[in-house]
Amino acid sequence: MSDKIRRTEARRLRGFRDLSGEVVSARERMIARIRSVYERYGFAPLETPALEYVECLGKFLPESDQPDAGIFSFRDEDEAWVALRYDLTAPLSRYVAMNINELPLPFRRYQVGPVWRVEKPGPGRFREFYQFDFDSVGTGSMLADAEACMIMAETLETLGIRRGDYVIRVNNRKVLNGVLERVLCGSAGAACSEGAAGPGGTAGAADASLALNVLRCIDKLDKVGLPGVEQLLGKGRKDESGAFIPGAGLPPEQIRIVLDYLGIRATFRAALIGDLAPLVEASEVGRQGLDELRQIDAALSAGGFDEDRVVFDSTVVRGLEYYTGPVFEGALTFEIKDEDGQPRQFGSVFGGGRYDDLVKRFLGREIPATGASIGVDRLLSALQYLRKIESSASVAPVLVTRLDKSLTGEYQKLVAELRAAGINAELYVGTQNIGKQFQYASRTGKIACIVMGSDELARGEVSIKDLRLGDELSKEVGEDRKKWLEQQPAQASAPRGQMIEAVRGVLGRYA
RNA sequence: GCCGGGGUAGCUCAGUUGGUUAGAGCGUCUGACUGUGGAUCAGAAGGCCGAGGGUUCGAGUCCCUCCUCCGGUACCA
Repeated sequence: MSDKIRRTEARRLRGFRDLSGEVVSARERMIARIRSVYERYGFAPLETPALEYVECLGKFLPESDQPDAGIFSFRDEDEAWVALRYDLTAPLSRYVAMNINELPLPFRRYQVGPVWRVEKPGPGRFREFYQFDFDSVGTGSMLADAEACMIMAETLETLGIRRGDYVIRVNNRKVLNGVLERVLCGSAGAACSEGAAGPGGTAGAADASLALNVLRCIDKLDKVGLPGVEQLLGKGRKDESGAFIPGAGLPPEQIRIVLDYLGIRATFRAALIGDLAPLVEASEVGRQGLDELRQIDAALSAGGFDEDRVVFDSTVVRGLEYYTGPVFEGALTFEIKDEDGQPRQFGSVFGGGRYDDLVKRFLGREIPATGASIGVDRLLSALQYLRKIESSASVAPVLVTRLDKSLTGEYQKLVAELRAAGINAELYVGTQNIGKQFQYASRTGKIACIVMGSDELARGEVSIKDLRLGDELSKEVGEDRKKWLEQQPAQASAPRGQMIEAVRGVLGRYA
């Protein structure tokens, strides 16, 4: 009955993952490629802690002592609220604020690492996931924003995603604010003067929340379509599950403004700017926003980044919190079929924008900044789908078997020789017989096995088995096992002195 | 967070109106084959039937609560 004692149940937190060696090395290769692009543009690495004081992350609810839901937090031994970072931008702002006097501006850094959010996990959505950011802090120049778009495009292409299979979409929050001004000025009871509305304006809290609400609706265009947005801006909308989502309650003429705005599409960046002008030119921020887009367009064009890579898109919103100017996202445009044959899109894998106010929270003065963040995990699954990242099965392609355990000393010499020649090699340290050792080699993705029994030793040779060839050939063996064993077509002998070349020969077949 | 649908062996699933000891395929392991991966054959292991409570003489099956996975929706830095 001692078996019945309560054992600890092995369980894992929801939304968290265990990653196999294969996935980890694929991710590392991907990160290395991304890093090479960031460094090509002169960004240098930075590392910050996983934990931050909650207020540095900007996550206190108004009037509340409790951290915002949505982040992992706890009180430390001094009763201070501490939380796991939920992105890499807030820690960067904190770092810049702490080191502003020593940092050469513009400060350009990249950072990769896990971030944590308490969200509902779904397919491709986790509570712990990797982001890989680059940012330029301390310049308000649109050159930095244009460059961010270029880097995003170049990164995706470096990862093997073809031009046309992705697109970088750019918008400007100032343009959106220009539109919002018009919408809010017309809203019921809002006394409105020039430039007064929208986030950052002097309008009341009610207007600010309404503005946010409108942005939220716009953000859902992808999902619900134009008619859906219209409903959401107005009375509300019933989705297919029957749930009713209350709307923003705008009157029809205000909704019209938003819909007109969303209807503006143009292939060419310059054309879109021209089409937007009549809608927002009455607004100061709106004009500013368009001017910024003009500068970005100029920089992109001069850099050779045309509309086949970077487009302007007035429907891009990118979250709600802290963006103050240009916003951009990189999306994969091709469709895939999932396991059930349903078409699916990877969608946005890269996102960013300008956040001129983030450092201000610490210093009181404005340090403009812009940057972007790549969703490492989602992009990795896209690359795996495209087979742009090889999941190499084994870190070491060669297994030195131990046919005769009494020869272990000799086997150790063989592996050492292989390693000295720069070939990753594993010595079988298990206890099972040779058949199991081959199985082990096969299952751990080895390419070649070295066999040296007393026969080979006497002849001064080693046998080298090509596992993949053997795998192929074994399909045709049928039931004549004896013959198969005698011939061993996938195996060859080499003088011991020539083992390295022989192994290289086998590995070369699959390089 | 809210609405809906699931959870039975490692995986995919079956399990009668509530009724003896819960099954299959695949996979795993062992052996035939102690110097060779596959195939074949023989055998074995593997289940708190998601968890807890309730109804009942009796629950994998019915009821409640929780956990968890899937779909939708909300939120998303």
